[in-house]
Amino acid sequence: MPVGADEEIREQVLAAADRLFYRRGVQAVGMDALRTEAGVSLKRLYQLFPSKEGLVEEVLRRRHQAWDDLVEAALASGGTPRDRLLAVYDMLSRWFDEDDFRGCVFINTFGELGGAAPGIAGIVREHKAQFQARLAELITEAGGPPALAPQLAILAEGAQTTAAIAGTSDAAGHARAAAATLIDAAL
Amino acid sequence: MPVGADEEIREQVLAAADRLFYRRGVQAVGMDALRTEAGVSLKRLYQLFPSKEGLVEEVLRRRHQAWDDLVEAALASGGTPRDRLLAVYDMLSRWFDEDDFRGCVFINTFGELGGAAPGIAGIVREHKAQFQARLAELITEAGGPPALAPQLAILAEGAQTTAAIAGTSDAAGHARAAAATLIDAAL
DNA sequence: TAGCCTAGAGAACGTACGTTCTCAGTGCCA
DNA sequence: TGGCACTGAGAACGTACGTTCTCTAGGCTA
Repeated sequence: MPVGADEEIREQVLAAADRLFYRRGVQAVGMDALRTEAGVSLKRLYQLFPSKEGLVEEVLRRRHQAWDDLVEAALASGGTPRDRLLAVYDMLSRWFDEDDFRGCVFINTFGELGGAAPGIAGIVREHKAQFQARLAELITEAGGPPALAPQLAILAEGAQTTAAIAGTSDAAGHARAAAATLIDAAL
Repeated sequence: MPVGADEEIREQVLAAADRLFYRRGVQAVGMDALRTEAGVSLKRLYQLFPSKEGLVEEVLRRRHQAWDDLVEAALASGGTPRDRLLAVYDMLSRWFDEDDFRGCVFINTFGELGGAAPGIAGIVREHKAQFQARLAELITEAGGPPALAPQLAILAEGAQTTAAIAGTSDAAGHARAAAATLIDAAL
């Protein structure tokens, strides 16, 4: 077996799992469907991910990283702190417009499994806490009040669920406008 | 069989289903567990609800009514339109503090089944649209701008998911403060 | 009392799950 | 070349699902 093939197959499996879990939910996707989508034998699959729950956790960790990258890219855009914070909602808008958008995988997975899987609930909680903490960091740097961070975070969460359920990306614009009002009132 | 017993048993089943689905999610609750919780024979259960999906839809309709009642009670509180709108977030705070709070059953169910069950997705979409329309009604009466309604709705949605995931009721207060700022800027 | 309708309890059905095991095939080193 | 370690494909396992069916018991009408 070529060196690095394990990593490659891991990535294939994780990408397939991400795709299927996001589209259909976790429990609706069997390990067999997953092995078909990933094009990997069941044996190999279980070698790499000893349990489905572990695989779900790994998918969430991967999504956490991707989300972080998107947020950092938005916050790294030039301009005032106000502009940089609002860029987060522009990023959301672009995401909501993607064809396969179906809400926040963390919120969805928490709703489905959070009541019974403490490990997954913990990962979701951590993910949301880190996002809010990152907002707080920038707001503090800009001299804003600590209370602004949770308010902006709540707008982002609400926009994600609203856009998913409504099936439109309008919520991003509404959240952006609300965020602008809140920032202007606080900074 | 006494007259009205069907209604009574229906109510028992719906209450049990609501309890179990909310706590554990839909797919994690089998019809057998449900029949045990409701204290009803499987035959009777399927007489009243020919399929699990139908039962889920009925549970959501019941929750929609209960939510409507809570919202109307909040909006019926005295005072200015500002006070009445903010009373919604006070209602949320009391809800989040309940022991068994585990988020919004509509958001949770949409995340779990929305991708594969269009009927359920439709009920959830309708529920959220009606809430936002009700806010818009009051805002229009008060002479506020139409854009305020989706903003306040997004705050409410975000507060529900944030409170569920964080496991605290803080989000209600943050959403309330943000709503107050938005209302003051708009009215 | 005899016969019938309905009820509850739960066995049974077909399917599909997560996970493990079997087995024939393949490349590798002695 | 022969034996070994490992592979992919998928059968098999035990369980649990949603749904239907069977069976026994009991109350109603005649």
